[in-house]
Amino acid sequence: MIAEVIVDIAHSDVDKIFDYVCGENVKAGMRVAVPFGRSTATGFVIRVKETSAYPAEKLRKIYRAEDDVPAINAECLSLAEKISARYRCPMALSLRLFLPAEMRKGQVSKNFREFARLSGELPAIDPRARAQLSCIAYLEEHGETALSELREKFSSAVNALIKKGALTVEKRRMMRVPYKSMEGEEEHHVLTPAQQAAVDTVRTTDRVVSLIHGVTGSGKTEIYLTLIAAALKEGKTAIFLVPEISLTPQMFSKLRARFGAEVAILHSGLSAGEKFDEWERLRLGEAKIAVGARSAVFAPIENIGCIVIDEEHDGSYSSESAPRYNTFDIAYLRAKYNRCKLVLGSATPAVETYRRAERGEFALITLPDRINARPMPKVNIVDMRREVRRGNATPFSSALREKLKACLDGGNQTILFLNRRGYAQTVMCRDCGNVVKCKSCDVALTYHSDEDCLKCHYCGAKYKPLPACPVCGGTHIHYMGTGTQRVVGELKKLFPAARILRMDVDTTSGKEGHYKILKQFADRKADILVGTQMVAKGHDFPFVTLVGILDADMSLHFPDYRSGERTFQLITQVAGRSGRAGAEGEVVLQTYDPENYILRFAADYDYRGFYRHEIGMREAMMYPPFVKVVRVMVTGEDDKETLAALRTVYEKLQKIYAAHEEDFLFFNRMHSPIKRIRDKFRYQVLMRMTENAPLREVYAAAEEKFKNVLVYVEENPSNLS
DNA sequence: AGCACGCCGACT
DNA sequence: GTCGGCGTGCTC
Repeated sequence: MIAEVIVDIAHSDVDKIFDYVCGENVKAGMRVAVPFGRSTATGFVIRVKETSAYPAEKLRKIYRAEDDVPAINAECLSLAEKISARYRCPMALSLRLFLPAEMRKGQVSKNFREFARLSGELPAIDPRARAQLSCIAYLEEHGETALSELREKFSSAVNALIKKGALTVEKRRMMRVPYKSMEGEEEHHVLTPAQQAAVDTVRTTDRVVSLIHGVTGSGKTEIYLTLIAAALKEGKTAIFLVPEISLTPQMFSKLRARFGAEVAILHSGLSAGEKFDEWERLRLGEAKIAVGARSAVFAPIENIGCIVIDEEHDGSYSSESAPRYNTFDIAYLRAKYNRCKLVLGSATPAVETYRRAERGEFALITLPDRINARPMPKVNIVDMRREVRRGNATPFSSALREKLKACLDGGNQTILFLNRRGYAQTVMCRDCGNVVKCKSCDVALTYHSDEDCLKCHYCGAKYKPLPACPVCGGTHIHYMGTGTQRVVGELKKLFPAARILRMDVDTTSGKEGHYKILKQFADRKADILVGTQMVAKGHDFPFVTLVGILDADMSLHFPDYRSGERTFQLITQVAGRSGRAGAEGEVVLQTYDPENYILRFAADYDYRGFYRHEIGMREAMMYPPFVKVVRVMVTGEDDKETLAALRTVYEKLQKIYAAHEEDFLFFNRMHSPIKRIRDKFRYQVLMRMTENAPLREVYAAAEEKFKNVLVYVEENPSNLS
């Protein structure tokens, strides 16, 4: 037999099929070890065939199969081909998506455990061998038992019995099941009429995709779980995708309680072994539901009955490295292949998604009410310009201060949200205006008071704060802008007795970092939680009655067509943290632009109003979803080489542009907004184009290889730095 | 990705 | 004269 093999080397030179002679045991989708040039490579078998067009004398033999069951099923093999074609990446890269990363490099091991049971025929045992007799008696009573447990109880008698053939020992694969202790009580699930109607719509619509637009607390999760349970009941499998940040222990226990061992959790917090075993349980059909962040869309399962993407608008669903796939696109392909439904859910759908639903491409399900019929917390917009005029230089308006005090006095909790970490955003010399920047990036440094250092938020480099300006020697160093650390400092001054927790990338190191902080807060070990957008998602805090949004303007004035959308989403999310169970909640939204329509719609929880306004603006300005923003990035360590590469790529792109000028609304090359990150210079060709523009040709133009320069294409990139 | 082959500069 | 720089090309 001949195996068509893609070697697991991500390089365009070897991105083609190599034929190898193989045995009958080799099947499509298996990983194999093959001789490759003078060395050995791993490869993926794409197809098995009878004959090869390659000269027979040059064909070599596969060394061995690495799997006994194919690692990649037929659907996933064809999906990998589509991904490579769509995103123009080597097959090796798209195939890797379907395996746990740990499986390729750091050897993951299978765990085995030995079990002993009584053999059919018992030989005569010396009546003086009391341990042996009691061991047999134990097995007669308890049946099959782990060998290690028997050895503990009956020590050497066990070996003696094995030697006599009295015991049969069997080695069995043991799966490491993470969060096993979380199997809780299964609650009784009764759907509200609205939830039931949503479930019915998803199941009966002729559309593949349904969008559930449901306000915070409208019970979307219960709808997902019901749909997943229905798929299982039909003997099918399911994929449940959530943003990485939502994979909380609470979420796991909920799933475990409902579905037990049928759930496999694919989470970055798991150990390599656990992740591998969860993946294996899916591949072998032991588990039927794959839960995880975006990479779980590649779960090794067949016969999918339902795919769910929760918090559909979340940015983490787009891959940031090659292949830059979009989770929705992959999920849609899988849904089509499996003829199953794809469900998107969000309280604040992406404008593009909502438009597709509104136009009838997706079924649209709206859940306007919260399950407990509690109103959404009232949002008070506070004009910070007035505060400044009144001489208030602190990050807190007087309204927020009063409400904070009342909240603390009432024994309730507060969340303060601020999208800047560190102490002060920029460090500027007042004598010459010099702003201290990172050596490797074109980025201003942020002062961190707890470590007394300047940090680069792009590469993580740390610097000692200088007593004098390195440019002019001036000593009037000014720390501008407020970060989470400064807010905590100011809070301590205002409320010395309050217990304050800070949550941002600096305090959530380690895999479990942010769960620890969230748990402390949930357990009421603190009164105030100060944090960046991390605090916006995840947990329910029943005792939070006040949420303060300190700098709503920050994300609003981000130079990006999506800044309004993101601000709306952020405010809605953070506001939703207030007033969950007990008392009614309140939100204070501080801004220097109180008339801004985004903030107004957010304060009124008016998604439709926001959407109408936003879509009108996007159409007028010709931004997505009416056009596609495409960026070709050119980066390299040497400025001249990078610039030369940019020119070459630009010239090619220009030819495409010249031939299809009517399909382009914008076409230009420039420095990236951040000129250098991690020692790499960044140039870009920015384009806005219609659906008719030849996107494939753009990808082709960006395919050229340069020695020290990397070129890649991004579609509707989520950040334009 | 590796690794060999191959053609030009500074050394024992 | 040789050792070795890394540009180019190949791997079923």
